[in-house]
Amino acid sequence: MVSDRSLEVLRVIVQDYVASREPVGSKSIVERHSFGVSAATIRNDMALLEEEELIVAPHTSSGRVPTDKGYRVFVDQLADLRPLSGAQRQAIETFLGQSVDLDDVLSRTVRLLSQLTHQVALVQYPTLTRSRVRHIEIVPLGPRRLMTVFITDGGRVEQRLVDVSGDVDEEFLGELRTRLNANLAGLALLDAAEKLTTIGVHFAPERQEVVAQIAATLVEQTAENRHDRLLMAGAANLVRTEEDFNGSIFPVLEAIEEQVTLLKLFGEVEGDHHGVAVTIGRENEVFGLGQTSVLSSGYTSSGGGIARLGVLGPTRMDYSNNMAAVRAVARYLTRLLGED
Amino acid sequence: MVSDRSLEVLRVIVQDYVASREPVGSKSIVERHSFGVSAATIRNDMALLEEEELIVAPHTSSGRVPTDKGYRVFVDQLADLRPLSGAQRQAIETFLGQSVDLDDVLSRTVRLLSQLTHQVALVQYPTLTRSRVRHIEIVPLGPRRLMTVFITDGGRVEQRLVDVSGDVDEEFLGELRTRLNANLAGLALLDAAEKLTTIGVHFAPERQEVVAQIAATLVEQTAENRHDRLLMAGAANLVRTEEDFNGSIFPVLEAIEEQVTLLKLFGEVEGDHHGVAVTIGRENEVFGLGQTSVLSSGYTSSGGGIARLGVLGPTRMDYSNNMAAVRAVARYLTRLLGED
DNA sequence: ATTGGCAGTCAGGCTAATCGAGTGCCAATT
DNA sequence: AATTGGCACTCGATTAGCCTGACTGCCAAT
Repeated sequence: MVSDRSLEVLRVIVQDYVASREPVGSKSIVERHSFGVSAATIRNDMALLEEEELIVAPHTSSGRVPTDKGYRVFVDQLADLRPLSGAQRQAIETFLGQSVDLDDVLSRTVRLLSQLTHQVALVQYPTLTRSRVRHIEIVPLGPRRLMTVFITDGGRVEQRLVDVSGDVDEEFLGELRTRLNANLAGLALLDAAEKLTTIGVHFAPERQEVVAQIAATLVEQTAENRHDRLLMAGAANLVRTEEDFNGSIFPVLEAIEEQVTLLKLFGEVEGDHHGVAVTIGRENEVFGLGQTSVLSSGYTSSGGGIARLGVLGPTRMDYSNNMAAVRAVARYLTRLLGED
Repeated sequence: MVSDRSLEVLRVIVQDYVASREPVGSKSIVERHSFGVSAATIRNDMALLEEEELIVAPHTSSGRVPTDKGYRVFVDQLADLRPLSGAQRQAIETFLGQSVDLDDVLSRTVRLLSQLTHQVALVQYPTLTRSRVRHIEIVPLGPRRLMTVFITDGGRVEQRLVDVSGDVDEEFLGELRTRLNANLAGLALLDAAEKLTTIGVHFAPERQEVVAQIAATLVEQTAENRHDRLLMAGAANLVRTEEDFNGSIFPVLEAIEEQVTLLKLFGEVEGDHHGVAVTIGRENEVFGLGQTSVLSSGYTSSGGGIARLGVLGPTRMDYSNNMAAVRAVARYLTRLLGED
């Protein structure tokens, strides 16, 4: 059985190892912490922890380092989520407060998060699910090429190129534009999509095909929730912690440049939408990130959009501080985007 | 004086060093290339090149590597811009051809360029200078918070949050929206900005302040040319070439995450807008990129937008291939965006 | 101008020796 | 049963010394 003191030993092993990157031995533990017992006793505890596979000795005769499982126990049972320092809170407010639009907010958020944690930060764009159609614009770019622009009442803007099979003149476009806006403005996205399928009936037969093509694009845009985009910042931090990755950070950098990977990662997180979810080491193996941990939390925006943000770094990271930062930023962002 | 053969020697030194990352010695030169002279002769030539500071010996008794100046001469006089392989051309067409909007085009472009060159790729968003106003939308987000959306005939979309000092009702917004579009649609951005300063006269005195605030935001948006944004891809390639950076790539990664730095870098490039500009090593010192080379070329889009794209990597890179790739992609992109 | 020969230099790699942090185990103690 | 001090042992990391091999620079000969 793992005693209380053993767990305390695990805690200090995690803390010291995170701080120093050196395997920690029984002697240094009794030196740096007041357990009131001798090194030999600590050794016995460590033997227990090793049996439980919470720590491991990299070499026959050297200190111990936490295993993935050890970090897991630390995160679940031992990490104290101390609130951020005043300076940090201050930084969040002043840095995010001056944003001018959604892109700006998210771009500031991701940079902020990376600075607070000294890790790679990720912010996912929120979904549009509950938004309504505000305005639809159609812009001719060429004889048979248009751009459709889709504005929601949440202030989100979607644009899309569309090549059509027939010529379009300005008069026709004007009518289409008017009709689209008259029929769709104010509708929820799902309803708008449905209505779009019948928009063709108002036009002459020879226009049907073109109208159908445009309508199809707009339908795509209502479905397009931008859930497939995210921002990243702080890749340089990976280099700083390069030694924590067995050899090369190349596969890690490659994996995180592939947005699809990260989106899947965010997508598979389960449990509490708020609150900070943590996946550790091999738990991320399938994403090619078997040596990294990911901390993430959900946030919401006024349009009903939900998404995640978080940080990614070596399993050897300061979980307490980083979890607190992720939580604080997610909360602040929710507050900022909910103001309406 | 630097003879013709000496220059040839410089060329093979650059080529061999780029290929092998080993300082190249006189013996290996005569082995691998048919100069028809002996190693001792090559040594004499190398002594000349060293005197001109085109090459340097890292250690007293070892082969030579090119200096920044050596690369410069290579790029200016010796690099043969062989056209891309068929497969590469094919890749450009198929990969960029399926883009759906500007964001998509540029995001594909930057990834493509990074794959073609195995370096970090950069693509700057084009300016709007010659565009005209297509449509202006104003979306209420809260009692005193609006979003302005600005659509140009080039299909560009600009959005901006604005907090106003007085309440706005939907009726007023409707009028403002109508008036803005009636007055501004079709105008060049500069003219629109001018007209915006007088838009207030149509409204009741108590509305003046709010209208002025909105107008000011729109004026900003006309000036906002998005010239301050760029995309990056292929950071993982920096790690691959880490050994080419004296020690750590950390400062490099830091510098390139700071978009402002890169934009300045692009901004200072002079000379031919088309054609490939190259800055080498210490020429980039002021940007914290003293150990990297940057290849870039301008491209244009139908709206009259101009911008640059390029790649960044260690001075030890395959200039011939990369310059060809940058040129080809810039040309293709110009063609793609010019289609209107 | 070119060449072959030769002495000199020095980085990198290899081996051996040493050091020391840390462990596991055991008998003694509380 | 838990804790402790002692002790032999292990093994990674560091250091020093040696050797090798790839080059160069120079010089005299062609």
